[in-house]
Amino acid sequence: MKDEPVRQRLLAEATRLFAEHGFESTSVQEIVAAAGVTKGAMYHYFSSKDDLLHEIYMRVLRMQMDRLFEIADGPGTVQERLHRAAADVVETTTANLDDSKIFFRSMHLLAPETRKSVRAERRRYHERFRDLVAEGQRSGVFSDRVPAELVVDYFFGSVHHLGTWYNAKGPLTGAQVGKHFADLLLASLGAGHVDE
Amino acid sequence: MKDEPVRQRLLAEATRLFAEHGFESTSVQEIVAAAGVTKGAMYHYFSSKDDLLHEIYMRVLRMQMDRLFEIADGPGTVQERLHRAAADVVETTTANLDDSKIFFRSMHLLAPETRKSVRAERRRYHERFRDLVAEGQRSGVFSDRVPAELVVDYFFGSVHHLGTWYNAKGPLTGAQVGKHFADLLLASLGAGHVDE
Amino acid sequence: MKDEPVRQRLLAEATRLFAEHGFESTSVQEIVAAAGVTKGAMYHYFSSKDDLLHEIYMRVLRMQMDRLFEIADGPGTVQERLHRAAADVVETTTANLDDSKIFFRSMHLLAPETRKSVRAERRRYHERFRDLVAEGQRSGVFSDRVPAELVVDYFFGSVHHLGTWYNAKGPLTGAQVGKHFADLLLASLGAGHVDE
Amino acid sequence: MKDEPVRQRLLAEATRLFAEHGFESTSVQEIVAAAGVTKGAMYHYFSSKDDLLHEIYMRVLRMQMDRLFEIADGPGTVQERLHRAAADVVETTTANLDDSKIFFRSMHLLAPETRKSVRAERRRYHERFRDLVAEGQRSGVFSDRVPAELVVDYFFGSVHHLGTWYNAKGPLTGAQVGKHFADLLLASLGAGHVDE
DNA sequence: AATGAATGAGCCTTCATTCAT
DNA sequence: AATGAATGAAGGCTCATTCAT
Repeated sequence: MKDEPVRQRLLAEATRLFAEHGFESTSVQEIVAAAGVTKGAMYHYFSSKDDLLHEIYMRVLRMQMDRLFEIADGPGTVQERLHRAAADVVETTTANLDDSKIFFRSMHLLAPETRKSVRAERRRYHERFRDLVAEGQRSGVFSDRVPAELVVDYFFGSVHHLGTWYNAKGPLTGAQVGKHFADLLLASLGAGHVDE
Repeated sequence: MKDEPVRQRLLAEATRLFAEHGFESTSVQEIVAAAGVTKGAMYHYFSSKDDLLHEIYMRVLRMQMDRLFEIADGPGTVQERLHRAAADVVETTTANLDDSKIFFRSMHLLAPETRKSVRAERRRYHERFRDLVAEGQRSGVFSDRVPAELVVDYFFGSVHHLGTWYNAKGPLTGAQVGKHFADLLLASLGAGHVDE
Repeated sequence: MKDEPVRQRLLAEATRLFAEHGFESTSVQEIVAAAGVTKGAMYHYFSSKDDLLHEIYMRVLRMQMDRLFEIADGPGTVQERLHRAAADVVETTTANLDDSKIFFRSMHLLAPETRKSVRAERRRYHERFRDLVAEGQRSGVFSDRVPAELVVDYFFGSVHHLGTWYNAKGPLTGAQVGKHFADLLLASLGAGHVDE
Repeated sequence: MKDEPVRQRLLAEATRLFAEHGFESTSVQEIVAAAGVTKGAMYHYFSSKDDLLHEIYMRVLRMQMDRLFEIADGPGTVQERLHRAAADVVETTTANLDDSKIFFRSMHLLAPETRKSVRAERRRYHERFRDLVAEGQRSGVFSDRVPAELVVDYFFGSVHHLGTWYNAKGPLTGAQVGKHFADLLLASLGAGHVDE
């Protein structure tokens, strides 16, 4: 770890500490101590403590967007693509649980402008997912009894809360939880079982 | 509002402010100013800022427990009771959205001991709900493809995240969202439509 | 103890607590709790926390003055009277160790005026004792190599510090320490042994 | 004074103020104002207000120990060494009267652990001094009518109370008081006059 | 004689940030 | 690229005291 560039180390330690104690309960001093550098070094790479948080958000957003668009625009029936996207976001979330904990716990701490841009990005993500649901509803393979919009809020609530209970050392792998959650989603849309 | 006893006013204002800016970003000074008293008054009724948070948690827990047990132990088929309990927790949550925002965002700020007791209480709640699902699975009216435990985590993730998107001034009432969420839950368990 | 009048109980508990934790580290709340009453009661009998301290000083001064004058003006040779006065102040001090601890540790906390009056009273005490020494020096039974003034400061330093080491449960009674101290004083003045 | 390093200036001003008003009546604000820096600077060098007090104690202990051991283990008859040690501690005390005032007035404010270590060090000091007295008693040059232990408590009481009456601007120098006190001590032990 | 809610000033401490080096 | 001394604002909390009852 001592070989990693300082910037990466700072980001990694900040992520770990923010997830563990929360952004506000983590002091810059603790972060630089964990990374084995001094404050000056941190302020050389990041303009502020908020900037650190901002970078973490950007990293998460970028990755999630990339994966969703690749799957949603990829091959397969709409059932297959929705199942795959749902399972994937769950697995990715369990693999980066610290990011997830921070994401939904610290939104209110972002600078207003940053928060706005994060929300906009998040909105795009949400809409792409919703479009997948709507596509299936239009084509009749999904029930449209519940609005697509609400279905997505329903599903992502479940995903976002993985951080509060999922444990990598528990009985289920992230992939298993992903499959189950995707099954539940598809079932709630009245779709037959999808084999992935 | 000036008529309410000081203690209630403090609790109400603290709840509002914690939900809006987060616990750590809300100063005691802001709370007492909003309640129209001085710091000394607050420390007369509460032993610390943490105590204020603790009281909010207790209030939420008490109410949710009461409602769930009343419904779960009440009359009706298991489908009806699960649907009713699910819809009710959603409606209650939308009606006390500030409490909900605080609950899942500030757990890590509670004193270790308090956190433990909150978790234990929360666990009892979770288990009662899970037993309802398991009851239906055993009697064959619910699919048991997904473990009851996981179904409950899945559903409550959705409930807990209402705070991030639900808006009382939006197009849907809390009762409507409750019905939709309960429908989705029952559908994902393969249960036929339940009329409530 | 519950029978003692409230005023006495407050004074007794305050003395004990001031001696144990210091005046400034003892809160009015602690005192009234120890005495089993509420703040209002304390402010009924004493005008302030300072007043409590002031009363303790007055009580000590009164007692010490009475005893010294009675002995110094009493019968016996000057050696006998000095020995008796010295042994007595030591014994009295060990018997009221809390008072002594407070006396020399909290002088700087008295209101300027009170401090002045305590100092004046203390001065009278000191002078009566010094006169006893000087009387012996003039009559030749005591060495006058060291000024009487300094001898008294020397001796009372020893007395005042009993509070830092004397322990009622230790091997020596207050009377024994008193005899030893008086012996040392007389010896340092070159006086032969005095049997008391 | 502006040239002295900040740390030294803080320690010097704290010593002066603690001696004058007492530890608890001196605010950190007063200390930093007197030293011409801000609070942050103080907390850069000291971990707390208590730490400041602790440092003062350590400084005093170190100096007194060094001096006593040098004299006690040095050349000369036991009378000469005891007289020299006694006179020296008096002179050192008058030269650092603020330290002395703080020492015996604030012991009860030290953290329990610190207090314990200060007491232990103080005990070592006391014992070295007592051994000097005992040495003279064994060899017959000092009277053993009063236990060595008690003689030391007697003498150090006098020393410790210099802070309550000695005034550098008064008629006697510290060295003069030292000689008188040493004379009184030796005389009370029945030793003939020692010329130093 | 005694209560207890409420005040208001002050205290110790933390912390993100800056800046000369 | 990095240090570490220093700042200044703010924060949570304590406490002696008052006052209506």
